[in-house]
Amino acid sequence: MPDGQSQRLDHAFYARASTRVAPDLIGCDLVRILPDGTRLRGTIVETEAYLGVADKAAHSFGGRRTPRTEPMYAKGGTSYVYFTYGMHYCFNVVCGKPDDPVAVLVRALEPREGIAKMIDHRSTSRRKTPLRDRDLCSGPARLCQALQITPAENALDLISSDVLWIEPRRRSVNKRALMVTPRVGIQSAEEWAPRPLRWLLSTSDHVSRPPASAIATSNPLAANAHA
DNA sequence: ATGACGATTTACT
DNA sequence: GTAAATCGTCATA
Repeated sequence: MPDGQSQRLDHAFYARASTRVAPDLIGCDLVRILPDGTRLRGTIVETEAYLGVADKAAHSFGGRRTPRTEPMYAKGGTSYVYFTYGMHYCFNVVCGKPDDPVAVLVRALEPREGIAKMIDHRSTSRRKTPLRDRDLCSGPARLCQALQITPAENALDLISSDVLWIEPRRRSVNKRALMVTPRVGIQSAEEWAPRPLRWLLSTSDHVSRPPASAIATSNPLAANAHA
């Protein structure tokens, strides 16, 4: 361990159903150590559960086992980083037992530490408007870019890695603020598309897509906007 | 070998 | 709201 003081989630935490792990990850801190030693930290505010061979939205649907999906068949607590849309990476935590290819996609963080570095990683030459904190990690590919999570971080053991791990909640999560919705971007998954497998902290303005109800409760004017 | 398709983000109308 | 960017993966042949 790079830091004797820091606790981290252990194998028992990850070795459960992804539907249990996903909500329990809300409020936990994802920690990333850069090659230069800089520590980046963000609190998880949005996750999605993928249920494995039966789940039409999962990469492991039907038991697909290829070089890409191989990490999903490892033990709980293994990272699974995949490349998509020709330009983005997304970060998952493998759950359950070995050979049960279930995982949780981490979709958004609230930045806590190393924000200057995150801004640097997320900046591009042709960006017009300045980046706000809420633009840094509010999406699965955004947070990978901000934390520099790449294929080099694929198939890592988050229980023993010196560069990537997750720490338990420092504060409890308000149960009423923890919402569940259908998953994002899986329209072709047919009957699996509407299933409530996305968890998010509705009080956070760092999620990828704020729920309508959260908009309504956080902005009293929204309720009258259409009148 | 080939073609269709993304667990997304960004800029623009 | 819509569309472009951009390429590895997977199924089919």
